[in-house]
Amino acid sequence: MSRPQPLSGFPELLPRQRIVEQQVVEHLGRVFELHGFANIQTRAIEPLDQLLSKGETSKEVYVLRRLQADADGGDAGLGLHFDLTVPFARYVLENSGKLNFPFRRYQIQPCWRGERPQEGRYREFWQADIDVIDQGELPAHYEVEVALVIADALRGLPIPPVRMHVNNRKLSQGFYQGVGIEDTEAALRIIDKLDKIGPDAVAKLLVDEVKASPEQAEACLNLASISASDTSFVGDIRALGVTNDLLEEGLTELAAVVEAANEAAPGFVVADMKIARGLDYYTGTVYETVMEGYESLGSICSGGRYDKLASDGKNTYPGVGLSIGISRILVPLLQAGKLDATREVPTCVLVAVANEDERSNANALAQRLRRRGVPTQVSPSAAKFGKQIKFADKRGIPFVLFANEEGTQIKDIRSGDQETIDVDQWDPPVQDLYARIVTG
RNA sequence: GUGGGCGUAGUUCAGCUGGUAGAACGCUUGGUUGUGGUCCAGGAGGUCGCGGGUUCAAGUCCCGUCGUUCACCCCA
Repeated sequence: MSRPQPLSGFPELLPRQRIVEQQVVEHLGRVFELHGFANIQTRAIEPLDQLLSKGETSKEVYVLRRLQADADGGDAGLGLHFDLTVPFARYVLENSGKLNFPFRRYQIQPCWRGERPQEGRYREFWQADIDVIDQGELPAHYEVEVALVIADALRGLPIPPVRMHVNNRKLSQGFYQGVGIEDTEAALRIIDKLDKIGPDAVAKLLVDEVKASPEQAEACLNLASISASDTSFVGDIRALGVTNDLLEEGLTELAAVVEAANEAAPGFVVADMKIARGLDYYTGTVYETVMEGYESLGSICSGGRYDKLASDGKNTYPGVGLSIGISRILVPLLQAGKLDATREVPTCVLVAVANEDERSNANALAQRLRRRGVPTQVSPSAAKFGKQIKFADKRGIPFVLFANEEGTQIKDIRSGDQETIDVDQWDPPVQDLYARIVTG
């Protein structure tokens, strides 16, 4: 067993798959920047106490320790970040004096969680995260805006259709208060399991764990069953006859998000009262996004509003943001062959070498193409031309350039067409200049 | 962490109730005297995950171990 085995949960891509990932990341960054989000990077590690205070997920934090650290000496208490929101909140507090608010940023980096891997769940994975964070108060319209940025970003990708399910925690918790349930946080976590375990099991959990009466449990399930792609859910919820101030606040906020989103990106957002989110720092709007045909992956893009995540005691910095699970989307699609690249190298032209004495001429030709922006490489050996063409073919390089006393000829190896060209004039068709993503 | 499936060639897999290892694809050489892909003929490549046990004999049965995968948990 001398050949290394892959490490479960740490996916590594082959060159042609990486080309797909690279272009997806570039696309996302471009869209985020079109919407005025600035890019930042944060370090891979955070102090453990920072990570551990933010909910259940933190139990899966990878801890960092120097090999040389003495056995008895306490380690520094560092861990790899498990998302990009918590590091961002820390970054905002640390740099609050140097940032201008409202601050909008995007971040595309790997995250680590020590969970058992599964399809769409990895121990090292990439997230693309956008957030808007303000000082003191965060206007509600940002809850619409971040959703629309994501709509723009995801709809521009060659992936199956996606739909964003939105809820508001005030709405749910206000409703639970209104029916007389005390531990509304716990009720939320239980309702979040509805899709997985079904209504009967949820009702039982509500009765057992938050001491709900069967009637209260049924009211919660009635609420959770409501969903709509327009603001009609408001009427449906009012019809349940529960009154509560927090509920009203949530209704107003959610209605605003759904209405504005429908106007700007019809069909993208649906109000769904069973969305709750496991992370406990969310305080208002919460989002989950599913990809058509890949519902079993769970949410491929989630987030929400957090009013108290970033606070230094004096100032609080409420924010709202969403994270796209790049690995969760891409790795399954790549493995299923639904996404691929047109070639596995950036090279557009391979310059053939007739014999080794001609190599410097071939290098010079290649350099002339490169100067004009055409990715070019020179054949590794002066093998038979058939072999050199095969070299290009196996990598998906579309063109081979031949040179002799009479001039230079370019061959499109897909069609077999070959023509005499001037290397200082010739351009490949735009679609062949760079590798492209193709869907299968 | 708990429970189930699976580890055989580069890859995907076959190998019956135990009898000293097979296919397809890929790779490679030639047919093709410097232009690939098709076709034809040849070739290389495996300590059957690892360790132990049962047996005259183990890829096959048993135990352990490691890896992997699925479900639970949780989430991107």
